[in-house]
Amino acid sequence: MSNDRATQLEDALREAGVRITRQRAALLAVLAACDDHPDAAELHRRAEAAGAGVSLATVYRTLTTLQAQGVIDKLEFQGEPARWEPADQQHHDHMIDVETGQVIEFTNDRIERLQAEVAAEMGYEIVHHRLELYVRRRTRR
Amino acid sequence: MSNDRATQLEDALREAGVRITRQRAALLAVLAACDDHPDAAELHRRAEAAGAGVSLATVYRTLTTLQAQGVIDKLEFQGEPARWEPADQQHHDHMIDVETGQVIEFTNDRIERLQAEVAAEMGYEIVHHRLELYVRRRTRR
DNA sequence: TTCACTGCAAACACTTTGCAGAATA
DNA sequence: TATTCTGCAAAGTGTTTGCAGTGAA
Repeated sequence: MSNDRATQLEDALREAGVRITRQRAALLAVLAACDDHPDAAELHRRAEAAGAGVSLATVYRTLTTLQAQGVIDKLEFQGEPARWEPADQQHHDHMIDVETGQVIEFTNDRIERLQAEVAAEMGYEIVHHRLELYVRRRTRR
Repeated sequence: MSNDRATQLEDALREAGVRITRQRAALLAVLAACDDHPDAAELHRRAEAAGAGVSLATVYRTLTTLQAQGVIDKLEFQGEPARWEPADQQHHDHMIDVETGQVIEFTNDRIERLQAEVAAEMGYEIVHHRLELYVRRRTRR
């Protein structure tokens, strides 16, 4: 029988020359359990809560490493500390509810296409982009 | 004869209860002369170069004040210190050439409209948004 | 048995702030 | 004259790093 998802990921990382230490395994577990977009301090808190014993410096170093391996993506919203999300999903952009701080993911192919067109028209190709809608719940009129 | 643009702006600020000090006048002049997107340190440098004698702390405080007055906008690109631009222009988004760091402004009504639609579909209205295309000059194939 | 990784604490980059004196309106 | 503003230096926040020791492979 084959490995589970987490083990597969660890194997892949090992193959890339990344050592799976106790701390990294703990952080991978914390990240896998996320359905939100935590920052480094929050990930550190969750790892501690799970009894992991990881220093904050290691959290930062691990996040950088995992990003370099394409395992997670870094989100930098306005003035906040950087947040992180698993990278294995399909591309999407973010809406941030300015009242609650909640982050909602969305995609829109037409917007994506238009972005590429705009860039192309000016002689550029897009390396990556960032689209954030800072929104408020609509009030009935 | 009417005041020039700069003086009009100063009057408007004064009316809003903002005192026009030597330092603020100097910074307003530096900002008016900008056709790029400088950060606080760069604005400080330019003010110094103009012989203004302004402390960096005052540059930061002034930028905050001018932003609150709607005179300038704050731009926060990836990992860089915040940059600033005059707010009196029409809305636009930014392309950042990842090779040169150059910032190019652009607008696209269709993208704007689609953003509003996406938000509306999910029951939100947009407070503000941020669209940045990190691009590279197109190589001929 | 290597060599990547870790914790610690110090350093870092950018920005904000408390205070006492200076300057605007 | 009443505040608002300024400079200075110190503090703050989020993040990175040097070093000596630890542990994965």
